[in-house]
Amino acid sequence: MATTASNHYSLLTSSSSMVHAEPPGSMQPGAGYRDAQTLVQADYTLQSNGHPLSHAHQWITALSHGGGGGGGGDSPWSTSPLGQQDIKPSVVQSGGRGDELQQHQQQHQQQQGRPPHLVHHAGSHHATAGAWRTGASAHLPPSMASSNGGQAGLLYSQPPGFTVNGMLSSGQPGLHHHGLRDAHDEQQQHHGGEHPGGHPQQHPPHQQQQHPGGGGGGHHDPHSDEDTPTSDDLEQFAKQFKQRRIKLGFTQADVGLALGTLYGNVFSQTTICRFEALQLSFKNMCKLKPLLNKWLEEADSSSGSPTSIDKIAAQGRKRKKRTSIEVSVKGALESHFLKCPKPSAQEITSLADSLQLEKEVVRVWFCNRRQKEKRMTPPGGTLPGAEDVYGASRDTPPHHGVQTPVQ
DNA sequence: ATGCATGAGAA
DNA sequence: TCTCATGCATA
Repeated sequence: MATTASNHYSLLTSSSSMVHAEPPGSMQPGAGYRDAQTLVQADYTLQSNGHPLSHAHQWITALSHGGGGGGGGDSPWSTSPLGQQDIKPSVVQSGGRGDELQQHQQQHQQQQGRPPHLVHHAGSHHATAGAWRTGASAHLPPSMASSNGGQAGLLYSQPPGFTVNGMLSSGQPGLHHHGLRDAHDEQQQHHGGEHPGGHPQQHPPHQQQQHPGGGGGGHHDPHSDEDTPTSDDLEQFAKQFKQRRIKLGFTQADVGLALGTLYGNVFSQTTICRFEALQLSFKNMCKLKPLLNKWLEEADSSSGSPTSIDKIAAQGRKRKKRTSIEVSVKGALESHFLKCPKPSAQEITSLADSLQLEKEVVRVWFCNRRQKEKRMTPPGGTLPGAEDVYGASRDTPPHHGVQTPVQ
């Protein structure tokens, strides 16, 4: 109830709600774009309250093409009203799909303000301890290795003139959307089954493949560049990355955009944030690391150049308004999740019905929930015991000098 | 920083 | 349909 659950999944492309013209490309970095969003959001907020405002359309249909091509820079998505679906700037997605080495959930739950009741007694699967970061021995699935190398390698070749400041080239990339995204069709072959046990990640009976050497140290060289990094490496890198990034004065969003201009893949602030927080899957971390590493090198080697950041707001996209699920409802969902992480369609339906939510919402909630369970990074910042395993004598200083105040 | 959402790919 | 990678919108 609280959420104006609207069941209009049908995409209505009625693009009549154009509240305002989009700011020209001369908006301020960050702030400007924020404002624009806010305006749009406000609109939705109204209807959220259950006002008879309009009715159905809660999708953002604000497309602005006015001058878009010119000033906007590279707009990743085409803003065609109908028929056209959003095109994502994703470039290399077909790399190592088939071989997922998902490390699995771990026993502790999230951090935030979640009730401490996290016990999944679902005997079917769910290994209790399986955080990749707490893992133990490194086992590198061949496919992954190749994937990594492959992806990184076949990352579009970048024109040799780009610099880190490429991210600032506002106005430059406006010609083509996805910049130099290479249209590689050939996908690498993936072979499934790289797991020690050779089980698919779908519903593994037990997963306990950890990575870094926790107790015994099984690491090798801290190369962490091309080789598959250990989770420990990743953790270190992420930490360092964040530090340097901040020192250099870049925000997570900046980095995301820079990667796009530089290497072809644009990433959002969210992704960078998750990377730094180690909230991605091991595989995903491995994929992003090389990119971020390069950026870091470039960035700090050419520090001093002026940086003009330009952000492009979502220029046109129809996305369902985010449903906010009430706490009480969330609690109910969680309870069910504990009992059954993978409810059947039927169950979802009835659950949705009892909770008065759309089926889709419930389904998605479960999907997201599962994902969350899979990664799990120490919320509070440190996973108690995660690092201690090494020598048990790890005194982590509460703070190092350079702790910046968030961005 | 994180919740809910979308979409491609694999089962 | 689920998983997985990612991101808009939000708290």
